[in-house]
Amino acid sequence: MTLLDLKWIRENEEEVRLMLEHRGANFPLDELLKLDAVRREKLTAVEALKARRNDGSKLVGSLKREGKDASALLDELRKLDEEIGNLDAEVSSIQGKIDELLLQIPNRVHASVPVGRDEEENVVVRTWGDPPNFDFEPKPHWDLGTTLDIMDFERGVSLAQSRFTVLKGMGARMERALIQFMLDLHTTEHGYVEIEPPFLVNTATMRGTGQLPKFAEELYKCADDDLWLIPTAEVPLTNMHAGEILSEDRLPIYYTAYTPCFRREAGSHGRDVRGMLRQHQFDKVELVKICHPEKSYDELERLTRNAEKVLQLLELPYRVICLCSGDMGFAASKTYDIEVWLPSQGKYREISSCSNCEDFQARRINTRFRPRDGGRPRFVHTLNGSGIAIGRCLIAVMENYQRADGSIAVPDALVPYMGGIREIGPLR
RNA sequence: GGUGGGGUGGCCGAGCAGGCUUAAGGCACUCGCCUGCUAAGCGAGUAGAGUGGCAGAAACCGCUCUCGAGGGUUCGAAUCCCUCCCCCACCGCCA
Repeated sequence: MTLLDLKWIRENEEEVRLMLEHRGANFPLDELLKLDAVRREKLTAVEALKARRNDGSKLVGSLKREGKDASALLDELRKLDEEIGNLDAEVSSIQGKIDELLLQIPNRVHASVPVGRDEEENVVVRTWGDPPNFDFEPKPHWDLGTTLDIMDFERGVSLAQSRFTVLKGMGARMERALIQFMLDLHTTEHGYVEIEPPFLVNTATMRGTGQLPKFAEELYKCADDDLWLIPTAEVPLTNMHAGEILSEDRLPIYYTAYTPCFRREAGSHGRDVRGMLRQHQFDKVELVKICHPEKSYDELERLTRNAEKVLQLLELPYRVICLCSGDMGFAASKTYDIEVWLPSQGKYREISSCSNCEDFQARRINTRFRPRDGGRPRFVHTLNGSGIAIGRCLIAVMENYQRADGSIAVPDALVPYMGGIREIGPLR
């Protein structure tokens, strides 16, 4: 990992302080700055000694070649070596502490983000469609799914745990149809390249997008291998060009992928326990962009619209909100959440989250581009968004398209993907 | 899992009995010269990161580090030793 961001922090101390305050984050900035000062002081000292050693070593070489005695010089160099060893150890110990701290500092907040403490202060940006009017009491998806025998919550639990669900028959079919529908839309209409990434990634990859080290308790880890189950396809997609210097002509890069996502939901005990709104395993189609730093906020608007398009084509009412500074994720500089209408709850629930991470992840994974006019490589900006969460979309379709008799109409856009089936009724 | 061969700059590829290598040479690219145009030819240049010189930025100059990763030996490591990762070939196992 590069430490360029440290230089920026050093030079923009007050901005960092303000950001931490707006996020409500607890971070020992003074300690970091002090460590940085000490590190640079020691580094300068040890580098001067190394320069002397290098000169001396060369001299030894030429003395020996001429057959002269070099023992006095060798004694001196041996002493130098010891000093260097000690100082080096100090520097790397300080460096280790700095690296640890740097991994825990959240991303900067974009100027357009509302300052606020928690989700109460998020701002509604726009609303699309109208919640349907039912002349009967709309049922929650778990009732619909159980009655139609397309969702089996009990067997999900018996096979695995709570927060696992078995989809069956037309339920499984619609899950698959939604995946196909969304991938087709994003690849053919929106210009994304379809990727099928690994569903397990190593620690370095997990660290690159910011899941580690702070959020290890949210992840499933393999006991015998350095592998973690991905909590979102954002992780493998954003890491695709880790360590690379791309030519500017390759930007922007758009990737989309369908993957299952695995989350321990460690901090969510008791929330959304019924139904399949909050699962340990869920399907998602993800959108990722890797782009030029000056274009990233335009790209964020477009990416959000790309996700919204899914709901528009499915004719599901939704709204877009802009998260306030205190409610944003660790890696994001700006985030729009898309919330879909759920009739059984009478409210909007998150179905997509679209973020611009600016260069936060790019620094961690070291993805840069070489500017067209030459010059030093610069960090790219990375963006990600759900395009969209499949399980929650299935729920939204079921609840919004339910009829009085408990059957479910298939949205027109989905009919071709359902083999022409227009409604899901009770199994005969 | 076993055996053997590898991992060097944007790419190819030498170096691997430790010190005249500040990583040879080639390709590609950039600039200049030459030239009706193009090609060829000639000349020069072309990695990244950290840090210092400046109050700061750019430019420039210096130093340190980087030859898959991390340790070790040594005054000195691309070169020797150890561990790990990855690639290739064959064998075993396997959807």
